Amino acid sequence: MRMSRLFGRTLRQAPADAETASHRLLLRAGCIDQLMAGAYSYMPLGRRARLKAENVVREEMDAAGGQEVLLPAIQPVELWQQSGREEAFGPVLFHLNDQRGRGLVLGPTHEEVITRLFADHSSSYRDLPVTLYQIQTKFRDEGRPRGGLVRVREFTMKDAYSFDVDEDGLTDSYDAMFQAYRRIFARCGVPTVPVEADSGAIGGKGSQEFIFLSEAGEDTVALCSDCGYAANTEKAAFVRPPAAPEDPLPVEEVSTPGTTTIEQLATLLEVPTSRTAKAVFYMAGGGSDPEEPIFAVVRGDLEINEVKLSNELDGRAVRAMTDAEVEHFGLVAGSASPVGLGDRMTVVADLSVPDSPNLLAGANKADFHLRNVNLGRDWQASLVADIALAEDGHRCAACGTGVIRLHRGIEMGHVFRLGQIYSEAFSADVLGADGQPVVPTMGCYGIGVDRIVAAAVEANHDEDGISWPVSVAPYDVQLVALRLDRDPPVAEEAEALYAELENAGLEVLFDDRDESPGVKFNDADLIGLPWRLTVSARNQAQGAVELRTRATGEVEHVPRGEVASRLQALRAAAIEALDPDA
RNA sequence: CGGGGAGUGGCGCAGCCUGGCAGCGCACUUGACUGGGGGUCAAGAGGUCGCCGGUUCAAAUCCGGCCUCCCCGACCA
Repeated sequence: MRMSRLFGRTLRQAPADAETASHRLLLRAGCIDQLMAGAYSYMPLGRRARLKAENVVREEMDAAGGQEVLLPAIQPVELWQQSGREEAFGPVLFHLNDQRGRGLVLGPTHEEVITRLFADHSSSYRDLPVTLYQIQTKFRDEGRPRGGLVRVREFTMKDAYSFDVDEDGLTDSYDAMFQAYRRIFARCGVPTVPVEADSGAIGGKGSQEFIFLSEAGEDTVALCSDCGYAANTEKAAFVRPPAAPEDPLPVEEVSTPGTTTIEQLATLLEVPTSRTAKAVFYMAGGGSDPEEPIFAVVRGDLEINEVKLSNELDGRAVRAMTDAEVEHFGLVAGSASPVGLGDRMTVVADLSVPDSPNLLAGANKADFHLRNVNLGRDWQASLVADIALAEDGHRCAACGTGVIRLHRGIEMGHVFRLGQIYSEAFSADVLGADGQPVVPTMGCYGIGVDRIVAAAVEANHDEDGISWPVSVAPYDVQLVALRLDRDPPVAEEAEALYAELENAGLEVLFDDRDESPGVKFNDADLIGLPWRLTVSARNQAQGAVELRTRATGEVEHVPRGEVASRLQALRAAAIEALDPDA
């Protein structure tokens, strides 16, 4: 490609809206353009990078035995009612009507469609196992798109779905996908760590996320310093800091005027927050059932983890009570107490509570609290469970010795053991070897392709610009000819080299513009192709071409006749360096 | 949805407080010089000042409403 003809211009200054490195650099390099919140156009350079990422995904899916399909983005809403997920997705689901008034949705993911497709075309256990995948556009009306390509409303996703006759089969399919994911992200130059994850609205039993650690991310993961335990904080287990054992003391009312927060309470009465009980009120519901009030209790030094809480409540969605509801249920915010609540509502206590004697709790009347409150003696919990949020510095529950550190990260991929949720909902059973119907066990495996592009930049850039991994670089090499409009021999050589490199199978971006050397070099650094070749009178005098490696800044002078072979060798080595199994 | 910030040529910004010709840098066009790390000079093109309404002789500027975008949080397969 000749740069003089390339659509899209580089920007010296990034738009003020862009904050993360990948967003800024992709805009500056002319790779993407924002149309509205959460919707980006890919310009030629960006589109090539994404296509490269897509092809890496495709190669690994195929190598892992996947078969590619293409599925409709518009889908009948009935399909989503049948699985119960119209409700689960809620406002995130894009709805529309066709001209006959039929309700349609824009697919945010494709479990429903794929399961129906599978059911229509499979009838025997002999058809299994099978893993189908698609790489295509999905739509989610995200409340808050952010971070450039990190969270958008229209995005490209690879989704794979496996169908097996039993759990062992699923394990094999799942492991194959897990290994493929490891290879995909490594090959794309995006370091990831697999973490245990919550399965969320997609359902299922057990899932892992591939997280790229980055401050630009929106997920928080807990990593153990010692044992390798890694989990999303939505899920992360941890050892609660132990409380000193004490015999239960008599309950004692204490005046605490104007005190409504744990911090105020701890300060006023000069006790550590770990000697207090924190009460938080929720409404649990969703679906057609009426919402139910939930009284959650956690030790004052910890926070409620709403995802864990929701899971303990059979996956029902939880939301904070409104002030009106708090009043309606006779609770006193700031001095709420599980004592005296009886069985008026479901009380869920965190594991930290039974092990911590003589806690300071609310008195359920303003300006008063109770000392020496003990679970079991003074109040009862409907459920005692892990509903607390792991925090930096907590001890690891897996090894008992390591310390948990929290990191931000971008969720690059998510692999789920789905089970039979969808195969049952869509009657996707096949006939087993014994002549009896078998309900296939499913797995599903997603990758955000746009996120690969963003993360590849996030992980591979410097102050001058992008430094693309060869696997996703829009082109292999930027051929820079200096003063070619004034220097016919240079122009001639550059043209010849351009043709020669392309013939050798290299992808070349030829900077044939009449620009000053400074402009060309800076643009080359910004666009960030793995290698830069400079043809100039100076190099010509030596019979050589200057070859610079973007990532390292290393420069070598290659004899004119050896340029193509040298680049091919470097390219092969770079590809191999990214292969985790090479 | 809660909190905060911002909308003025393609990008970055000033002007607004105190109403009176819409400006600057970069980018763009033409020409000349120059040119191995965003060069110089000259001449140009390009803007319903987010939208609607109000106040006023006069609104980018003051007042009201709305829209959009960004950030933090909530939500998020």
